[in-house]
Amino acid sequence: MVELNDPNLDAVFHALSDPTRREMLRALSEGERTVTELAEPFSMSLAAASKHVKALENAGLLCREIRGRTHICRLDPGPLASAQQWLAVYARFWTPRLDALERLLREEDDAKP
Amino acid sequence: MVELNDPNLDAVFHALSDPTRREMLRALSEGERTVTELAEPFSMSLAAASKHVKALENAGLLCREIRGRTHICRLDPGPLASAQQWLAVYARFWTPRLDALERLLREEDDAKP
DNA sequence: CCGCTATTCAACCAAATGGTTGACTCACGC
DNA sequence: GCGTGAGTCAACCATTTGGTTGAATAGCGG
Repeated sequence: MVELNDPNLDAVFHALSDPTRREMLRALSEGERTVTELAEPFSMSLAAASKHVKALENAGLLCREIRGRTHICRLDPGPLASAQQWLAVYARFWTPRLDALERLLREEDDAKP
Repeated sequence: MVELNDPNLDAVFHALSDPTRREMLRALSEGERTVTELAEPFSMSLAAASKHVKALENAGLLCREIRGRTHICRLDPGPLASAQQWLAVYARFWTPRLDALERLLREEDDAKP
């Protein structure tokens, strides 16, 4: 079970609260990206984009492999799953049909110790 | 379909990034609360707590009914559903079993125009 | 070795955040 | 009408955030 006060949720949700970082995640969902590639769509300095990448990394949403002088970033979905699980608790409020999700996640937890 | 660049996602995820506000949401998930009641668990001034309540309200997560001198707050799950939908796009990365969620949400959209 | 490329680091800045306190508004009950 | 309770507002403060620029580190290709 995800610890609902997980201090990491702070970092994850904060990371997600910025449209630049959300767009970076979207790019990463299509595959590996270097820092420069992640920065490219935005009209900001590379240094600024690099800070966003670091924010994503601190939240555990991104891991990087340093190969030579380029940093290859890939999505780490784990923390997104935590966020999803946190939200799942409230899913019953907008539609009872999503109770299914909660059950699904619970099964998941029961399955692997 | 939820607009994935919804500027509201900024406010929603930002609201969720604070443990005080998450705890307030948890309290609200049990039923209506006044501002004072929401503030009670925290060792901060009422004014500070009131700001957190306003942050939740700005994110659309909470709506209040002013009855006399007390403000009665209740959870508005709509924006949580938007957040959930945003996350759902990434669900396939942590487990294919959750593809079900995406389909579920899509059905939802197709159902009501 | 040299120059270019990828990236971070450090210093700086303006604006936003999260907290405080004190004054204010307004409703309730005696 | 008066005191008290619920809540907001305004001013203030320290810290964080998100951006800048310029210098530093370090790998690649000639």
